[in-house]
Amino acid sequence: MDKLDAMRMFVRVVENGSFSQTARDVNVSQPTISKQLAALELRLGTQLLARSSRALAVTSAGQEYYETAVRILADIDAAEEKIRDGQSSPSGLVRVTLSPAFGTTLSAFRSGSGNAELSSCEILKNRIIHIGDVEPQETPLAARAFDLEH
Amino acid sequence: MDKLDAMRMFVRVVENGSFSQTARDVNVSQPTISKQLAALELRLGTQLLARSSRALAVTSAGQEYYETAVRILADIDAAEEKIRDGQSSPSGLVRVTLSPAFGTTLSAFRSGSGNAELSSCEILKNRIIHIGDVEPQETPLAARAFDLEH
DNA sequence: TAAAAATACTCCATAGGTATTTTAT
DNA sequence: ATAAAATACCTATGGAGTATTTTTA
Repeated sequence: MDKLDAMRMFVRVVENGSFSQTARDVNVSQPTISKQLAALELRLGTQLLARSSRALAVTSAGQEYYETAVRILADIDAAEEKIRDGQSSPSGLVRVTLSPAFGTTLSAFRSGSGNAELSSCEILKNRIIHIGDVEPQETPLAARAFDLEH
Repeated sequence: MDKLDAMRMFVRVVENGSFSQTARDVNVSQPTISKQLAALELRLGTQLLARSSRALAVTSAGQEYYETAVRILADIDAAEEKIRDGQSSPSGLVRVTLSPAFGTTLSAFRSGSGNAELSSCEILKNRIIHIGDVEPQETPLAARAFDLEH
């Protein structure tokens, strides 16, 4: 099992609230999702999801894992993307992954704590964040975006 | 290829300065290291190591990837360790986070006001759970409810 | 020539698919 | 009756091993 792929699957399952829907999204079969998730839970020794044939619920451990998974995946993606085109200084549109459970619409305004010059930030329904006037910074933007939550 | 395992291998290779030595460390064959690293570089589209039969040199991209890899692996290990030990111990205030996607109806009744303790709580629809005098907690109620079933 | 990385090949474990069953609405 | 998750079973890809070759201090 590829652990990162499993994490990605889990994140989508939580956001969709469905194995079948996720299977369609990712173009794999439903049993694949079933087995990957079961294997992930086995590996962690913890149940992440409470299943029934009609509904899914995220356990407390699952909720916690979901949050760290989102953060870590964003971190990895940012890092590898940077390596791939040998670039730095992200600006403009940044994609983030955000659970609908955390609020579909969120507006945060900030007047630069630290060195970041984040002036305004919106998370829209389509999960695209728009950042105006971002200074080049060391921290991956995706991670930074999540800092705004609290 | 398991991407996380590949990252771990890469980190050890950088630290050892040798494929063979790493192979001995991790108890795998030397060709395994060779192939995993080659696959990782292919995936990233970047050369991470400059090889010769006698010495290894880390490229600048490799150095950068090494640093992020160390950070990310530590992050993941900490997160998963926490989950494994079941340290998602509920404490503090009750905060209900319920995804609309799950479509569960939840109603909670509080006996007191402000930070008062939850005296009773029901989750309606297919499951009725009754909680009397629960400890203050941070865990999402939906998850909690399923936990209580067993 | 000695030690390390790459290559060639072989094998098997496992990830994924299809078909089916179970369960709940 | 419908839709979703689990299970059974099968197949094939690719990951790991052994053996060998190539390369350079």
